[in-house]
Amino acid sequence: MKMVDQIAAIPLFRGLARKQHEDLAMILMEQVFKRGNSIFFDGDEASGFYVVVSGRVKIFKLSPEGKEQILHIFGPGEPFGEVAVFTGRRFPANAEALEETRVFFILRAAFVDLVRQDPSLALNMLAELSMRLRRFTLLVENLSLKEVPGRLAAYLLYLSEGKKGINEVVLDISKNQLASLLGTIPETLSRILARMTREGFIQSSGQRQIRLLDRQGLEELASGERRLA
Amino acid sequence: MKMVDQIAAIPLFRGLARKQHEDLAMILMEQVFKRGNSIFFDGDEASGFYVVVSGRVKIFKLSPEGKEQILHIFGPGEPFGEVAVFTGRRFPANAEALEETRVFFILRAAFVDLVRQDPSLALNMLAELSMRLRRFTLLVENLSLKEVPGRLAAYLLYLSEGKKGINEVVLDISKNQLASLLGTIPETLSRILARMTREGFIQSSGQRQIRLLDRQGLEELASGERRLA
DNA sequence: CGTGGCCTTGATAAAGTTCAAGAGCCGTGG
DNA sequence: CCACGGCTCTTGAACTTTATCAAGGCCACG
Repeated sequence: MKMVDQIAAIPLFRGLARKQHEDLAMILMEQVFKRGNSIFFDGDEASGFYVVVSGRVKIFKLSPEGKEQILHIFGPGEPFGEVAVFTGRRFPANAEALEETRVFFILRAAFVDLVRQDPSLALNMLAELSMRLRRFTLLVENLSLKEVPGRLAAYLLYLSEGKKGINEVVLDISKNQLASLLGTIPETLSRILARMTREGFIQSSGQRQIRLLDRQGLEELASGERRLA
Repeated sequence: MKMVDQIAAIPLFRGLARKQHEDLAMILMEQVFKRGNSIFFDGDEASGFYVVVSGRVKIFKLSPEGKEQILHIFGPGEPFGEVAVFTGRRFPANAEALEETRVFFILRAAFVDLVRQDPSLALNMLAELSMRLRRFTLLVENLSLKEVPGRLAAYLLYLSEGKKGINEVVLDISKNQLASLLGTIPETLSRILARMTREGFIQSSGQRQIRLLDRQGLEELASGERRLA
């Protein structure tokens, strides 16, 4: 695919004039990262930001003892690292490729110029950051107000969203990574999956396939109305 | 003070032309809330957003069992509720006045028009939202990767920031509210303050005065290098 | 066929919450 | 001016949830 078309396909750049897409094509650079490679580190100086073209990227924090908390997982079309464009100049967390990943890198100054020129780009970015804040609100709510079974139930329901009738979900990340996303450790996650299975909420086949046997029950777990025995 | 001057004093509106400040003065409405009054609820339809003129506002989530997690506390000059302007149309959390509070309320459509016209307003808002995301990153890090003593130590150091030489901090909120901000409950906070006192990190006089006796030690607690006995 | 990553399970320990009771403080109204 | 009621804060004991440490199974890949 031609680069301009790839750019036009990115939601952040939707509604821009062809001319602007061409400008972007001039100022951005393409990079490829292999699975497990770091894209940037918490505290690094940021000279620009990224957009995922293909593959997936996790954004995460590390504790001194090495525990990891995943903040986001971004896929194709999603920007990351933009926070450092508008404040602080340093990345507030780490970024690493979860699989072979292609990204566009866009220099700060060039991008800010574009934002200044084009209100719809500004509004797109505002929408993106607002969405991000909304998700963070949920993450904080989960971490602080729900126990691990509730967080897991919420995640399973989230995975099955929009799939009416189909109660089979496929985890899109390893259980280790899922534990880190849910703010716990693999052992705890494993035990809770076992309990949910024992109590008839779910049934799993293979490492990543989970059948939701009791959606309603899961919703009650997620909202805190019910708890595991 | 005249309204236009009050508007000009708000960081979000810095760099705008006088004309724009006058436009804003036309479209915004002033409201007053008493201590403890709700400004909006999680899930409410949002027709606009707010800026604190005087007083303070807490933004928080509630669990079904009634536990509260404070997400932000905003003071004079700070906008809140903007997330609903750019996505989703509903407020993602609750807002309540911590004391007698005056706010400006700005309608969504009018504000979006202004953003469209003025790139520097857009950039100011982008900076604001980015800062907000950065703070959330810290909040998640604290909740997930630090234990309560570490969070408390970090908060005390935060309060004393910029005050070189002065090791006396004054809590700006009640201990109940502080517990909610740190993602715990008053009992736990109370116990940890007692332990910190016993171990010589701090000393308190009155309900809200705390003297930091061992800044270095607190920093080690905050970063996880050290733990309470 | 062996090695390493991922996942599971058990025993133990730590951190935090819940429940209960009581002390201190403040503003209101008698 | 004092007493009452309410709120905040503290402390103790029991309990719950989660993490830690240790070991073993499974599977894919070289």
